[in-house]
Amino acid sequence: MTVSELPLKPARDGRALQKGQQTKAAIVDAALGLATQIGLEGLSIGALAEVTRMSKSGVFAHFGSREELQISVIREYHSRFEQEVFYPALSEPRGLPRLRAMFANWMQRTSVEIDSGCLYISGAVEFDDRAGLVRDALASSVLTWLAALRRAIQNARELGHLRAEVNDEQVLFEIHGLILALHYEARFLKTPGSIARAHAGFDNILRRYGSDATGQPRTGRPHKTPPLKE
Amino acid sequence: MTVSELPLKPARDGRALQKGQQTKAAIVDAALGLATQIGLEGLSIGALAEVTRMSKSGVFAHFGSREELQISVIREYHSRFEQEVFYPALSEPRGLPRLRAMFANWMQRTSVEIDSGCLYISGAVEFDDRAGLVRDALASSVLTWLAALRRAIQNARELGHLRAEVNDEQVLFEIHGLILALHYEARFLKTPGSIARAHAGFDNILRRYGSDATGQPRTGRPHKTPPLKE
DNA sequence: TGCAAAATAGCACGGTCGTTCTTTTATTCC
DNA sequence: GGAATAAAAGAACGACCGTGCTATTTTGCA
Repeated sequence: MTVSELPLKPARDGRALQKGQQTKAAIVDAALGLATQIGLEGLSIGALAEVTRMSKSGVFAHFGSREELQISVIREYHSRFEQEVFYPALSEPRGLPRLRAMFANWMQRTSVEIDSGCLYISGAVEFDDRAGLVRDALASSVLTWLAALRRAIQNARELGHLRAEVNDEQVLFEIHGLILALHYEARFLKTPGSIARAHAGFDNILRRYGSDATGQPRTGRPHKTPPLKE
Repeated sequence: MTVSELPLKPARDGRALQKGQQTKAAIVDAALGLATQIGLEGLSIGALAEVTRMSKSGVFAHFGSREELQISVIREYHSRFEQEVFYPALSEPRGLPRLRAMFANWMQRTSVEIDSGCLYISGAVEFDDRAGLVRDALASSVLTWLAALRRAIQNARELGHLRAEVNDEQVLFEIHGLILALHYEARFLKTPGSIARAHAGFDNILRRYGSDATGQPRTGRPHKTPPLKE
């Protein structure tokens, strides 16, 4: 019943269907573009049909309900987020380097989303007091990412890159706050210098929780996280 | 033309109008309740009429447009925010005590808004890429508050309660992040312990930027900000 | 108490929404 | 190529939206 069970090869009678999945992917792609800008609630099938140059019913038939469309968009966003933020960081060694990479990638994506919008933030506001499958999909995606980040913090602590008495949840909370403040101040208030401030905030966290005074336990890097463009 | 210019005494011909303003205030009050829950965009005149047990046109006539209704709601929210968060802090001495009070009051209000919702946060997401009077009213309200907080930080620094080399904007950014993370994690994700984590984050900021090691320059208080219930 | 003006109600409009049903077109496999 | 099936279009639905217009009621002052 859900979108995820795509019979890639055989339909009920052994037929291979491809055109459908192809245009469906195109619809989801366009829907993701709309949803990040105007929100999941603002995403309408009519507007989506116009963008994809299809009929409303043609778009609708791929999902069966608006709710399923929204969930599909969330799944697509989640997949891209993983691809862009999480997986590349896995090539860094466990501990602080990987934690640094995860934050750097997250910052990089959030910086782009100053213009395009972030579904995890807008979705949280839209569905924070509304129960249902959309909210569940959204919360589960966010929690997955936060759990990954929490594991990275924990690893860094256990490897001695962060002080032993560090509270993983507290570090996670403060890092999350930096990203949220960046999004709020840069996207809504258009405060200049927000990106640098989020970076500085992360450095401050490492300085405070790091196992030496500079927060750079083994390498002698300058205290600006280097691999980021900004 | 705007709502703020209420002729308290005389109308054009010397008449004193009261009933209108009275019910208008009741409408705005109900609208604020709706808007904090479902957002300014979700606020509809029909639903508002139902709640106030009036006709749609009866409600509408008080504002002349939906936009003016939304702006009135923002003004009311701003007024209550000031009354609850800002003004009481002015009775504290300038510098760190006042800054502490401002954050404590802000935390107190945000803690309540875990259930009711925060217009400054939901509004920012809804209007972050939409121009217009509503966005302007929202941004100006938020900027007013952030400016007040910035002045408090500056005062604390100039009075020697914070280190001389402290960057006011950076402190403001990090405090803002704590509030945003609290709202996100407690209201959307329902993460337990978020309130304590925001408090701890503030203590950490004071410890880092404070003029002595404990971040409590003159008094010997325990490092949990005391006047808050939680 | 009566009269003017303000406050509210009633009704209708054009529009968009998500969804359903039916029909047409496009695709896939024999 | 033709038959079977998937994909897309078309049209209509009930519901809600903001807003304008015209009555009706309520209010406030003489």
